[in-house]
Amino acid sequence: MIPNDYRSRHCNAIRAEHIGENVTLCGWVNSARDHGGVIFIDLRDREGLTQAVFRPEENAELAALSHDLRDEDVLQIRGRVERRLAGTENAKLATGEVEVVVTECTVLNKAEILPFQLDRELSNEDLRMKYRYLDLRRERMNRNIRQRHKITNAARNFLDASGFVEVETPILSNPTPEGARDFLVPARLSPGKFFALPQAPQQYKQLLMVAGLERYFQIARCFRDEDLRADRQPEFTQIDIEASFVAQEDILGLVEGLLAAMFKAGRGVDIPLPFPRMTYQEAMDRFGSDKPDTRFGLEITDMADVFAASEFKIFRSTLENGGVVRAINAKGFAGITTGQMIRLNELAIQAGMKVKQLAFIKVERNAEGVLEYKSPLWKFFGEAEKTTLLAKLNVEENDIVFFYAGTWDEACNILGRVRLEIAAMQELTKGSEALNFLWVVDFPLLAYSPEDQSWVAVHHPFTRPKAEDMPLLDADDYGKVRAEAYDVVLNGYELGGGSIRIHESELQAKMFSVLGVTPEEQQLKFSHILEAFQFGAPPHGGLALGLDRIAMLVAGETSIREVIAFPKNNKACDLMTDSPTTVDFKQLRELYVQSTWKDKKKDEAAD
RNA sequence: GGAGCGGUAGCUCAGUCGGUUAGAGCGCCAGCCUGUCACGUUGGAGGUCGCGGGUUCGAGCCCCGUCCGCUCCGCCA
Repeated sequence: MIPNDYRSRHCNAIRAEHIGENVTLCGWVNSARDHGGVIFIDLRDREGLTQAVFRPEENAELAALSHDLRDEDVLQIRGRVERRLAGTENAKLATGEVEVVVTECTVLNKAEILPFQLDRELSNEDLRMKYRYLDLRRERMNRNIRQRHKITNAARNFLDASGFVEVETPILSNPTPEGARDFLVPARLSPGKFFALPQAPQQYKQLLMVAGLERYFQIARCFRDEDLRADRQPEFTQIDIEASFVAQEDILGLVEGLLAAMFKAGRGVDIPLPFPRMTYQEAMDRFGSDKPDTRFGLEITDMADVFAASEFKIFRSTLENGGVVRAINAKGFAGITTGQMIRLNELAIQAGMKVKQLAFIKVERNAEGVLEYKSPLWKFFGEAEKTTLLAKLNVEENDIVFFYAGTWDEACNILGRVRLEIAAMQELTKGSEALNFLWVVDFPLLAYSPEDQSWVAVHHPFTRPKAEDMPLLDADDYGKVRAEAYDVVLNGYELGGGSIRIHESELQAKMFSVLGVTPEEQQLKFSHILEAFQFGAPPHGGLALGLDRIAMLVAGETSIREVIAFPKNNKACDLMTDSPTTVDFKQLRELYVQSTWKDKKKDEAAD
């Protein structure tokens, strides 16, 4: 801290070496302990606490005045640093060896009683958000926000040192053809037209590569008008990166170094490099998710070889018809409660399970000390397949095995979800400090959308197909084409993703065609990028990291709201400023905008 | 759009089977207290049990509706 006329030191800087020094401190009354005679005030500023003591025998007038000090009053005190009386030191405080004997005290501002106590956790989210500035005054929030700064700063420094140039791209830009819903901004000077807030600076950063910048980054605010979650806000921050003359390997290495720097700065830990890698196919097969949480096992096991010739018709016929039979062994979870079982089945049904309950085998020892296999399907299995399945799944006493038979997609989705729920029920990650980073690579380029009756980009339309899969693309075998795309995952959270891009105009046009974008539409919406690619676009690729999620995981929080100063609630509202809000008709008229929204209740009342 | 959980004092929560005047801790107010640090101590104030309707002799508790918050699904290239 730089001393000024307000203060000479901050409240956490007073130590035994300052005994005898006259200091001036500013801050808030953290607590006041009035003993009738002597009065103690813990004065708090951003950095910490110092005990200030008012003694009647030193200054009766001042001591009398100090009786009226209340929590969160803002003070400036002057005084003499003294060693605390023997036996009254406070080991819990960094400044606990000393105290400031106050000789002068100015109340810079009195505080009303706060709507909540800052030194206690509160669960009332409305109240926290309404008084967010007080919520942020709490130690935990203050720490989170400052930790976020450290992380961001580390990222900037790392990228700068790696030769990356920070460039700001427009906030007022065009709607995104595919992807999330856009926030729209009416363009007054172009009546009837609209800007959109960027979902990501994707096209701009590619054009910066065409511009020859070679290495770009941006701490970029992005906007998506979709429903919120604990890890999703309508406006969020990405560390957006793009580089020219690079292959996937270069980006992966760069991002590993970047994340290591961020976690070092934020949490002081050294992340082991390089991160493990897994193909999309393997992630789906083993974990039923493209962002697997590898902090626990509960892996999905393929049972095709066990049941290929089974007498149990349902399993055999599923396999014969090209489906899969897969299982999860939940070790030691045979004691699952009825409620938990119901919950799992509801979840599986929601995830697309066609039957009413998951098939299972529960292994428990009965009163006679004999192992029992409680299961609705045990009796259908042959002796040989019983033996192989128990061995394959390493089934032991107190285990419960869940089965699913169906399509590969269903099995991944359902068992992936069941896996996470069982882990939650068993509290497998409780108290864990593990940071399981993981690259998921070789994503599919395209996925068929039955809803749209067309192929859609799994990542985005600018993603490069793998060179060795180009023949598949040319043969219109779209579902099998893999992309030069990659995601970085931490403990089951997608931290970011990216790809090597298409830099050839023809290939980009072909990609648009596959996605059902007509040549006319391509000219209308993408002529700038198709044209740019004709003027010497270098090979390039990049990635974007979700800064909010990273800050959340560094801070050990479970919601990105805890690391965003002024977040939105579930309904995308800010309860502090009461935003969004209605606007005057006049303001709308200037923009040639009219709302068609009608209040249902008011309508009914009018009828 | 759907599902789940929650809403009781300023805050955090308890409230049994539907039954007397709805409780506790913290905070707040007042008194006492010269070494505390979650100070102590004595006393006090503070309630539209989210809102509306219903069942009942009687509802914080049961039913219906609705609002708000959180979590999840859908959605999020």
